[in-house]
Amino acid sequence: MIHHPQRFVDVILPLPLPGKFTYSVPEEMNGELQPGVRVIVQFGKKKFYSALIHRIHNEEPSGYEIKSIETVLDKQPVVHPELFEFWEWIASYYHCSLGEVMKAALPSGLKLESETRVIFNPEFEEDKNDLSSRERLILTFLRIRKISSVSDLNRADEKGNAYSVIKSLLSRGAISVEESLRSGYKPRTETFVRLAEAYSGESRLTELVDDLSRAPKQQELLMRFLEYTRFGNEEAIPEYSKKRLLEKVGTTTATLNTLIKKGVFELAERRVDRLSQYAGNIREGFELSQAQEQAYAEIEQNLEEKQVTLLHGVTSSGKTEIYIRLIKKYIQENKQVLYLLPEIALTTQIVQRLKQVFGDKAGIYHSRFNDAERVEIWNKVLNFDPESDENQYQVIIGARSSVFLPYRFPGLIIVDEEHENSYKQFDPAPRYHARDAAIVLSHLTGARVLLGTATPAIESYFNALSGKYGLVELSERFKQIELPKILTADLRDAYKRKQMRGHFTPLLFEEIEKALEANEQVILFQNRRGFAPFIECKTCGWVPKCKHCDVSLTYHKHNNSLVCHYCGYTIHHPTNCQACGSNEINTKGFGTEKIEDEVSLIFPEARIARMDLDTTRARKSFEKIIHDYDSGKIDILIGTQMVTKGLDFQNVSVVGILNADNLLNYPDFRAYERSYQLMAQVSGRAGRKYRQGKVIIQTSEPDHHIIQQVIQNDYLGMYKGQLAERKHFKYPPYYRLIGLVLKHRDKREVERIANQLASMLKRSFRSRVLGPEDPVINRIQNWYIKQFWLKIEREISIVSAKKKLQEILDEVKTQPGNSGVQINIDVDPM
DNA sequence: AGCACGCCGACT
DNA sequence: GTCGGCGTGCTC
Repeated sequence: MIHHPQRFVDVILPLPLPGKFTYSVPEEMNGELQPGVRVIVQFGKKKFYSALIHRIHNEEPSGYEIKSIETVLDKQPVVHPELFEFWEWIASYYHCSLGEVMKAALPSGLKLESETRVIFNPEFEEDKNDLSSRERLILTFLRIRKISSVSDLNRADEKGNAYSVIKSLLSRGAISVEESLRSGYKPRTETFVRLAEAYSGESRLTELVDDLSRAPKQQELLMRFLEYTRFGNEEAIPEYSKKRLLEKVGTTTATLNTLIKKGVFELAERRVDRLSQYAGNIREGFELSQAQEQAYAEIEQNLEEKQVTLLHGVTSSGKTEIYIRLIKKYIQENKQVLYLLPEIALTTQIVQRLKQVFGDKAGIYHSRFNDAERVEIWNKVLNFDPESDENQYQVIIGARSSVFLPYRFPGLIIVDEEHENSYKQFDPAPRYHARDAAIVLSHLTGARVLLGTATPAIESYFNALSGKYGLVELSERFKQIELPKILTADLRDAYKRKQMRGHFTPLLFEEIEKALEANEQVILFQNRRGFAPFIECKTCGWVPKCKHCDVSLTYHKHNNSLVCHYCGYTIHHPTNCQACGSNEINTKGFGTEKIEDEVSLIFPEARIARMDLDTTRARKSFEKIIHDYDSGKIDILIGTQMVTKGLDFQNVSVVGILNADNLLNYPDFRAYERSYQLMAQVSGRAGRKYRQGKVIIQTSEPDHHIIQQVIQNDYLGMYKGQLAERKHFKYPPYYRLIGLVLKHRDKREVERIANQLASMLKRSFRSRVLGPEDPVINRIQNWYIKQFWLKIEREISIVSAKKKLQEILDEVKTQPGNSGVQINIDVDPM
């Protein structure tokens, strides 16, 4: 084979910069490179980044001095080149750089930006005269610091660029570099205990046990070991985890070590897969109901005919069983399957369920996993080989960012709870929607997409009804569970008649009481955390506000503090009004904490738990609350929208929505759609086998059409009503929406620049421009904010519209005096 | 994004 | 006279 010279590479840098950068290939790397391989390059005077090779070529660029690649990090690509097409789509559709997509796609373990860490090797024996003065200087610096960034070393170096020094120290083994994952990442190992060869026979062991009669600790350890390894039994296992053995027996390492010294036990290091710790028994065999069977058959047919299929199945209709059956089918066809879930639902029962069914074939990809684990998953997905059964993932259960994993043979992507807005990424670009990205990925790879939900997003249902997506309806609940009976409780009326007990109407109160008496469980939903959204001086009306944001501070009773939910700014609850000195300060409105407080007073016998951002911040707390509730240790669960996400409880007879008005009155064109989804989803948590659940919606507008539609389970009615509104007010799905957000530290400046931008935008986009306007919160962390909306007809080329928009933004940004402004583009904002 | 370069104000 | 503020422009 003729060796084509590899002279130049275009690389993607993990930076928000447009375009690619070209580097030259040193002679010794010629032939080693492939697209998708990571290399370390210098960019600018100081910084080193790990970049990704996008293209290899021989076209020498002109007009600038070219730098060359420093190091090659991989032998094999970490990203297969076909994936770049997907990245390019994300970058162009969501208006960001390829580097930003790279940042979102790669687990940080593979990114190692310029935070390249250099580590001192304590075992290195310095040969006095072998090192140059620069090398000695750097090594001394590292000996003290143990670990350091490249930029710190550059600062320590006399020439200000330590790279060559680092390289030579590295080759001598004096230091290691953490980013080259090969050296930094260690597979996890565990120590196992097993019997030494000499003692493997039964008679020898009996003798030993007798010998140990004067060493009861050792004897016990040995006996317990034999018990746990089922010695002599057919299912005997040869070894047992050291850690677990010691834990269970309650003895120290010393006892074990004595037995090892006596030659009874041996230790063995085993590499354990961090990720297969969940692997339980593979549970097979469940039957689909007739309705499920039919839905399954329809889905199969739709998947053959259409790229995307929407499964609209009421809550508790048993969608998971259908997914499992489908996943099995794709596994048999040697394809990979991605099962997308909203982030929060990944910690619920559903994941364990899937893990039980698919065992080691399934991996979970999740932001709470650490880097090493994520890199491991990345590699397992990348190395999936349909011909092999070993050490690889065929099914990925993951949140938003798992659309970026390097699937080679994707067959099916399931987007569960497809209406969930947490599929849309907000803050760092790319501001992508995982559902929409998944659909594009499927077009590029030939995979199919199944969207599933009880309350489809208007856009998705629109696409289904128009024939663009396949549609499968599943309107029957699983087993004998009936849809809950939904009742309203008139808040205005109850307040007028002075019948309220705290925030409970008589109806909700009675239903909770009945449920508790019958030993059934209750869920209370209030979409606000904290005790009270604000406090107010009774005399002068003063309301404490955040120092950095334009919001009132939320009162949290448990630590008597006022907290800003946008920036975290916290102060003590004042004893006096800071404006007039009065000591009468009232709390206003209510959040989950207050409900918890009231419930504990009104139902002192009930065991209660609260589930919101404040109670679930710790690692496993979400799981713990769910587990406690599921196992009946809790009677009443109070929560924010968290309680709506993918939870599946057996004994809930009452669901209370404490205030539906909060939801309905939110100023956003999706407020009604969201209210419907939220109420329908919480309601869906109610219902038990053989007995109908009840939902009580407290509202001051019981006749509100959205509430009526929730009561009648009239998704279609909600859909039609909202669709008409969307058409009339020029919103999706009829129009494309692009949001622009301007931020500046100076209020005047952001206004000035926003006005300037407005006139430029209107020149091109005319009446399609809405704004500038103040967002609901117009200052966050001392950034003043203005926003625009662009409503663009579906028929207009989105590509040229975005190009024009980019031109305008570039012009505004480069105008003198405008450098302090930050402009974010949000395509298809939620 | 970072970082260097460069042009203006208040200091040893 | 210089130190350092941040506004501007460039990075293969």
